[in-house]
Amino acid sequence: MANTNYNISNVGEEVSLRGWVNKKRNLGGLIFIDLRDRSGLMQLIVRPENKFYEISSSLKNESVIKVTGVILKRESSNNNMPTGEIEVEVKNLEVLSTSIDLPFEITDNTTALEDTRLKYRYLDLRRNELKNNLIIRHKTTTSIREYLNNLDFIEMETPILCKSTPEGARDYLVPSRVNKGSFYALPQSPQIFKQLLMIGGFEKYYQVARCFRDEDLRADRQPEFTQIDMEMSFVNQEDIMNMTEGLFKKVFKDVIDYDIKLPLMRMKYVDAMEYYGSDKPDLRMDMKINNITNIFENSELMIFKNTLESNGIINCLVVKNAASKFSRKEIDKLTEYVKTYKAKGLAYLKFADNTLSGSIKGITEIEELKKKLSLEENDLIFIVADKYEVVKTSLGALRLKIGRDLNLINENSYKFLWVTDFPSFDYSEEENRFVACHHPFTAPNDEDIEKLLTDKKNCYSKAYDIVCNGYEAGGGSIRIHNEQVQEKMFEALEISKEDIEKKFGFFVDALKYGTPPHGGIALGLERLVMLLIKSNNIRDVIAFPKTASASDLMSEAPNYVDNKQLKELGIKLDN
RNA sequence: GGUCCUGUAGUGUAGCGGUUAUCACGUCUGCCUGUCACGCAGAAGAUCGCCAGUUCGAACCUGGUCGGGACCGCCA
Repeated sequence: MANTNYNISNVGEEVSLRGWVNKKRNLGGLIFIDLRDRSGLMQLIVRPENKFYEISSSLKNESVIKVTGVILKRESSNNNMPTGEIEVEVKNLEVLSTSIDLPFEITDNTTALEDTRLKYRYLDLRRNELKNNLIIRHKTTTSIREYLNNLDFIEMETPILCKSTPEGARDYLVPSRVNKGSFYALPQSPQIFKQLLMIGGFEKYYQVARCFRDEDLRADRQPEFTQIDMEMSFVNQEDIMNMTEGLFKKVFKDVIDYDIKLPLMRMKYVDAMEYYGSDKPDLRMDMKINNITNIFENSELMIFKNTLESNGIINCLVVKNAASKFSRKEIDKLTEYVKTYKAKGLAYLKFADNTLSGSIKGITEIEELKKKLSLEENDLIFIVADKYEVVKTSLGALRLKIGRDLNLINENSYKFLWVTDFPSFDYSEEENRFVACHHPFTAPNDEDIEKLLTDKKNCYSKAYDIVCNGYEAGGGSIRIHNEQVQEKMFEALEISKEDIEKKFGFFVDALKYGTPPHGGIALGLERLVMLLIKSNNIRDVIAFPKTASASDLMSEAPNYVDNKQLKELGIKLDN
């Protein structure tokens, strides 16, 4: 039985417990030991006359022991712990293993920095914080499995050793020994396989799927991560969104007892960009981006004039009652901040004491501006003039930064929404062509199919992301189930016939054998757990995570391998 | 690929051109019979990430390198 299964009602019972020595307090004549197991702590007491007194006094923290004893009511209870009213008087004690000195203290408020804790991750896992996070993760997957099983989904596994796909993220490659010179790729997602399962007739599939992407990391991005991957046949976009909403509702209820109100809000991609400068807007704050291009149509100000001449736009954020909250120096810092998003500068205006100050206080359009933005005393406005993408993304980022800096974000709320109607294509400056915004199997909106080759910029697709508090919690789409449309899509992406045949030939063939209309969604499990525990560090929800440079400080992976291994694989390093 | 921050006993920190390298926790020793952040007294423990340079003198300044973190690019 676990420590915390006992309480005051069990006084007098003889029990057998095992666990780690969390802390020992030797009062000279009396020894208290906090015994820790997964469930929590139980205080053990050893008196001087006890034959285990000597061995108890020499116990070191984190040794593993097994005791039997009798539950007593404490002489002085501790209301801060669940078992604080009782203790166990030791009758027998066996040391199962000992611990050497620890690299850091295993306490809830540890001071050890993350790199130290990552090196000894197995010790860090003993701390309540990390342990609880991972138990939340378990409860999350359990809740999801219950939900999907009840809806008649079938859990299936798809290969980890796959074929490299040309589109999308960089693949992790695995050399083949049997077929020297050729490589497997680890899956970025089970996308093609789950679609093939629909063609294979399973109708409703899910997988707790490990995925791999060889791209640079972020605070919310690891090279390997887990997706709750789902696919359904004979469904439309509404069906999948409804199914997903039910899933979120159940998970938030089961895991943290939070009630999500359905249905969730929906927003088209173009509106999310227009008003929030992001395809994953954080709606915990109201502030929106305002388009004030018209007001400055005839502006003599060079920055505005030049912007308008090159078809750019002028947008602003209004920060209510904040003019006195930002010094010139702080505004300079914000200017530097927006520059990381390619904005060339940040203009600002302050309305205080009935006068106007700021970098462009000389403008003549004040009255129109005041009227359009309903400006009031002590408001502060930030303006960016540039091309559309730069204006939106920089102001979108600035919006979030100001929200955090001024505490405008309600940390206790969850704001969900669907972002829908993503563009079918993004223009890639690097590759000088249009690439799939989502992935090349995403179905275009019906009215846009005919524009796939002629008007790529205005093609939108049956793709949807579920967004919560500024995180993309999941994304999916209705897939192309018609082989001609699929080929047209590949053509639009300028993938050569030869490449289509080589990379996707088997898939295009499969589409020809009676493909049900289908679609699906994948939820980022780590992002979901991060939301549930209110963390912004993905390493907090992974048992053995990697550092920002994709290495494991504990096992020191990746690492060099023997020449013998390389030779078997037919690989020669060029250094 | 780029920008910024960071590295000092086991852990976390102070020090920012000359110190016996600060403090706390932990560890060790002794004392202590109701603690739960137990208490008290004492002790040990640091090639200041690594290499080079500047300087009479470097933990401190400069350059490089290695490790950690955040962000931009990237992440269909």
